[in-house]
This record gives sequence, structure tokens and C-alpha cells, in this order.
Amino acid sequence: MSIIEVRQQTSRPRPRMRDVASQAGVSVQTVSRVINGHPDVSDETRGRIQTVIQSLGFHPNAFARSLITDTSNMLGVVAGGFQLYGPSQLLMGIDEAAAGSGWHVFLQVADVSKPGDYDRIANNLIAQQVAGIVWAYPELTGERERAFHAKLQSVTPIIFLSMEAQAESAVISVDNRMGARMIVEHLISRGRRNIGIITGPMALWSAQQRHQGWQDALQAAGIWHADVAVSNGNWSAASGAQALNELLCHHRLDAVFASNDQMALGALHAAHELGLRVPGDLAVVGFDNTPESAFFTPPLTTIHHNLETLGQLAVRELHRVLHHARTGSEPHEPASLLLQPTLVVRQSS
Amino acid sequence: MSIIEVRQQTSRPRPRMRDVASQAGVSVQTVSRVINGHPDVSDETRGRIQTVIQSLGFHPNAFARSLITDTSNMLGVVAGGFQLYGPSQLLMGIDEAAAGSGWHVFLQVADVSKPGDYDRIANNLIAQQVAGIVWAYPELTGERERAFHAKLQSVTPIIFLSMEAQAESAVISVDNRMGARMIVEHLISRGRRNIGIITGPMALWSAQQRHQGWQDALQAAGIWHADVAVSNGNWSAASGAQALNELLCHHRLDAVFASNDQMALGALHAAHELGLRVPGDLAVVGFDNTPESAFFTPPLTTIHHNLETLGQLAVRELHRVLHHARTGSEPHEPASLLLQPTLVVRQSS
DNA sequence: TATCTTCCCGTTAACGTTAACAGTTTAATT
DNA sequence: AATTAAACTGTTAACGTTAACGGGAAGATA
Repeated sequence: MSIIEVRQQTSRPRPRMRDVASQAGVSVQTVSRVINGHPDVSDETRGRIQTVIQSLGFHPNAFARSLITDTSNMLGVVAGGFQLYGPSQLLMGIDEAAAGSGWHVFLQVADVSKPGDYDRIANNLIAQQVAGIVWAYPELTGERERAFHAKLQSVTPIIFLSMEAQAESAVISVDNRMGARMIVEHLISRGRRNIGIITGPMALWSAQQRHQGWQDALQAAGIWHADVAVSNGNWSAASGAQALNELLCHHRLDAVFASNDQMALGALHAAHELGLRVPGDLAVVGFDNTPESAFFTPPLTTIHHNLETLGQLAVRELHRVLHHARTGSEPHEPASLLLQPTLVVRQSS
Repeated sequence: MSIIEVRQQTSRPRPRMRDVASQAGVSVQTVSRVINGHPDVSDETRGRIQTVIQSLGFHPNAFARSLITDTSNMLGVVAGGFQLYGPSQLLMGIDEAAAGSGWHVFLQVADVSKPGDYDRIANNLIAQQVAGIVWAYPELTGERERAFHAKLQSVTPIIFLSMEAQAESAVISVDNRMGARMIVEHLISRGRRNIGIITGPMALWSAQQRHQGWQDALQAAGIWHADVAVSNGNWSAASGAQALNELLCHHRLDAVFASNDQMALGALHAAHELGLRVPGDLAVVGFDNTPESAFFTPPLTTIHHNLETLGQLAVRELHRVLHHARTGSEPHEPASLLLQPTLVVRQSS
């Protein structure tokens, strides 16, 4: 064992501001000013520093920065999963807009099965000191959840997606109710009178709204009655097929509104199994306009809405709120928004 | 203007370790030890501190911690988007396993259109000091990409998903080639001889592998010839429909293997339009076993593989590598893995 | 009893950045 | 020429945590 301890030349993979500063012959504070775009630096110095930054490949340490500024460049996104088309597209929109604003997405997937997950998620969001939150977890707000929202909201602004209108916070959503009404009125205009519905999980606001829109249309047309045909699904094609079978056991229908395209596919399948002709014997319509819905047999009449845009709008609104909060220019009252969907008519109706 | 400056009682929303320490009558270091599960704390003190932590709702500041430990509890996940079923499911598996290991997912969505995005992503991952990376961006590795991988790999371990085998790094994937071979051999066993293929984007490893498996099966059966029917799609149902039309222009087929279920749906649709009976005139098979595929008309014969498991395995492997690296127990050679898919026979073949 | 452990806990110094303030130079005004 | 303002740049002290080390008390061993 040698007396002289050979300290291995530790490779310093990440240069620090200190390194940039010494190489440029300035103080770290000046480097900091250049990085943060502060004005009080001469063009000459600024240029020199930027050159050094480039040559050293310097990137500021996000942790040190967050530690001192008490905020992060993270955008909290709470969702319930991405198996479905809607949430996936939403995430894409959010991510794109976030990246455009210099934010990173801090993803929190809530486990639908255990509501206690709120605790974990809220803590994670707080621990990460996210700059803002996009709440895309579409569960109905009970008392407990409301408390969590309030807790989070006291720390950072939240934009809710596809939820019941909240006091003092923004909700951005597609007008599910109107969309449902539009497509059911389309069915009525084609002479359908006995129109059943396959709902989504009724704990969800969006499913409730689509159900409501269906009811609106029937009532407005004066064909609402006590024994309307309702069956519950869970967004899956399998549940759609099962729901249609149940409906047809007890009702005589000439049309069915499935609350999303997957369930509509299941309904188409079940109808085919029963020997029903679509749209001859039974019209089937959906909601979402997934890319696949145009290739169903027959191609599906459905409601189109752009969730990618929705995600982008949410991020943009958050950006606006945060900007106002930072500059203190105005009391930042978050704005709610309701996007209008459009009807896509194909051969299934 | 008063002489006495009234300093507003600043509400301190987040307690610090200092607060916990003083309230428990110990030093911050002892609190730190409790939080990190270090042994040198008496049970009595530990209990007292934990009580205070609970009552104060203390959570350690992730930034301060990362700053000093030079690592984060972030797991970098690089993907190309989540519009498709596969990547979405992968993400769910990754997120679940990550949460189970106390990690958070740092999501980086690569823009497929501009390959220069590698720069941005690599820098983000480094700046965030992710503990490890799951590379689920399924692009073929060119020279430029290889350089980025090497750059990242020098900083943190990477697990690649669905890629060509890499030197010195783990690749975890489903055996796409074998799956394709299995389903084509199934077609052959049913007496089909003229079997075309609709490929995915051939820049992708998985698409190449599925193409290869199709070729393997044909060659093994001795029905490979110069004029085999190949048409390229892009995973979408629309491209599947178009590809089938193209194939049938030039070839006489009794079966077609679509490289994913969406394209198979498009093919089914195109076949229906052409008046072909499936499977009577033409067998159509897919790959992925999406939940919807069981409800196509007719229900689709396809290949099942569990990408959620794949994601979980990737995270677990990363966990193993990092653990060994930390404890220095062994030279951490990441292990590759090839999951075997299964054949699901339905009515379309 | 003296010495050596073992167990427990505290003190000090970092980590890399930014805020606040304190200069220093140069230009502008009186 | 004297004063003031403006434009730059540097110094110091945080932010909240952990690593490294130091040290006291209690028990074990000689």
C-alpha cells in the first residue's frame, strides 16, 4: 500500500458557472445575468461569455436554480392513464405546448382504483414545486378531492380539464353536452325515434355530460318518455357490445348513441352478431372521431373534437396566469373555456 | 411612512428539516438520517421525529437533495408520441414500475419530423440528471443517433426498447420477428399460399423485424419467390386500406399480414369495399392485439404481446443496474431480453 | 479500573445557482 | 471642474439538504 494517495483525476463531466466565469474572465454573477437575459451586461462581455458557454457545453444546473428561485420549470400533469385515445392526444397537446414554453412535463398517473392516490400525487407535485398543474384526471369532485384541489391551488395555479365548473379556477373542456345533443339531433333528423344510449362510466363528468346532451335532444324533440333505453359501459368495446345486447333485450330501438367510438365499435359488432343491418335496422353513432372510426364497417358517424388543441390551450392559459402572477400586472383570474365539437356524418346513420 | 417596518408574517407553506429538527429537539442531521433510513438513530428518537414529520406534513425538498447528491429521482423516458396503442401501454407499464421504485417519470417526446431533436432531448435529460433512461423512441440508430446514445450512456445507464441489439447496452423487446413468423405460419397452416404484407414504417426496427418474420415463414415453407407482395404503411388504418388496394392491383392474394391491428382494420375495410369476403376470399391478420381487434368485423386474428410488462421489465432492469452501480457489487452489465408473443386466432383467418 | 467498541447524535462544510447590494468606470449635466 | 447619473461588474449571503467527521455515553472486554 503506497503512502502517496493517488487521487484519480476526477473527470468533471458538467461544467459549472464557475468554470465559464473563470474562462471568460468575469464573475459568476455576470454569467448568470447572461443566461437569464438580464440587461446589465455589455454586448462585448455577453458575446464572450456566450462563446465560452458554447465551447464548454455549459447548461445550468436545474436543481440549484430551482432551490434558490423556489420554483421549477416543471408542469404537473395529472391523468388517469393513456390507454384511451382522448387522454393520449391530450398529453401530446400538453407536451407540445409545454415544450414551446420552456416547460417540462412532470407526469403523475393516478390509479383509478384507489382514490387515496390523491395524497401521493399532491405531495409529489408539491415536492417537485411544479410551476403549474394541468388536471386531466377526469373524476368527479367529491369532498375529499375538493380539499386536495384547494390545497394544491394555494400553492400553484391549476387548470382543470373536462370537469364540472369550479369556483375560482379555470376549467377548459370540450362541450360534451352539446356534442351529444348534436349527434342525437342528427339521428332524429334522419327519422329515428327510439334512440338508446350507451353511457361511459357515470362517475365521470364527460360521461354525464354526454348523457345529458342525449337527454336534451330527446326532450327538445318531444320524444322523451319514462322508459328510455340507457345502459352503462366503461368506454371499452367489450362493454359497448354487452350494453347493446342488454338494451335490445328490453327495448325496441332504431338507433343507439354510444358515448365513445370504442363502445360504438362494440355495438356495431354486437349488432352484426344479432343479424341487424346498420344503418338499415339500427343506426349506431359514437363520440371522439378516433382515426379508426372511419374504417369501421360501416364507417362511423361520430363527433369530432380536437383534444390536442385542448391540451395546448390549457398550457397557454396556465402560461398567461403565471405571467400575470409574476409581473403582478393583474389579479390573475383564470379563464374557462368550452370548445365546440363538430359532427362527422358517415354511413352508420 | 412609519419608522418601524412591519414585516409581514410570511406564511411558510413548506416546513423545512430545520423546523422538524427544532420541534423534535434534535439536529437536522438526525432528521436527515431518519428520512433516509440510516441506522444510527435510536428507535425512540426515530419515532419522535416521525411523529413531528407527520404533524408538520414535512416533505424533503427534492432540489436541495438532488443538488447535494448529484442525482435525481427522475427516470428519463424518451418516446415518439402516444397516439398509438403500443407506446401508450408502454408508458403505463413504465410509470407503474417507476412509481413502485420511488422514481418519477421525466417525459421527453421526440418530434419524429426533426431528428435534431436529439440535441434538445439529450440536454434536457442531462440537465435533469435523470438516474436512468428508458429509450422507447423506436427509430433506427444512424451514426448521429449512436453518438448521442454514447454521450448519454457515459452519464447514466440506458435501457433501449424495441431496437437493434446494441453493443454494451441492454435492449428489451418483444420478439417481433418470431411473432410475425408465427402468424404467417398460421396462415400457411390454413392453406394460404399467396400471402402479402403491409409493413409499418420501414425506418423502424420493429417494422423491419415483422417484415423479416413474414419472410422467414414464407421461405421456411418454400413459397418465397421473387414477386412477393409488399406494400408499406405507416401504422394508420388509412394507410392499411390504401396498401391493400395497391397490393390487389398487382397481386392475387389469399391472405395479407398487416403489421399492426390498425392497418389490419383498414385492410378489412378496403376488402369489404372491394366486395371480398373475409376470411373466405382473403384472410387478414394483424399484430398487437389491441382491445378493439376482437370487435372488428370479422374479429381479427392477431399477435398478442404485453407492452405494459415490457415497460415494467425495463424499469426493473434499470433498477438492478443502478443498484449494482451504487453498491459497487459487480460490473453492471445490463441484460437484454426478448419477450415471446402469442398467437390469438379469431375469425379473420 | 482502563481500554476499546458500539451506538447515538451534533457540527461544519459543501452542492451550483440567484438576489441584494456594493462598488467602479464612463458619460452627462450643471 | 464638480456633481450626478447611467452602465456595468463584482462580493456576499442565502436556498435546504447530505457527507464527512468528531465526540460523548454506555456497555463489553481485558
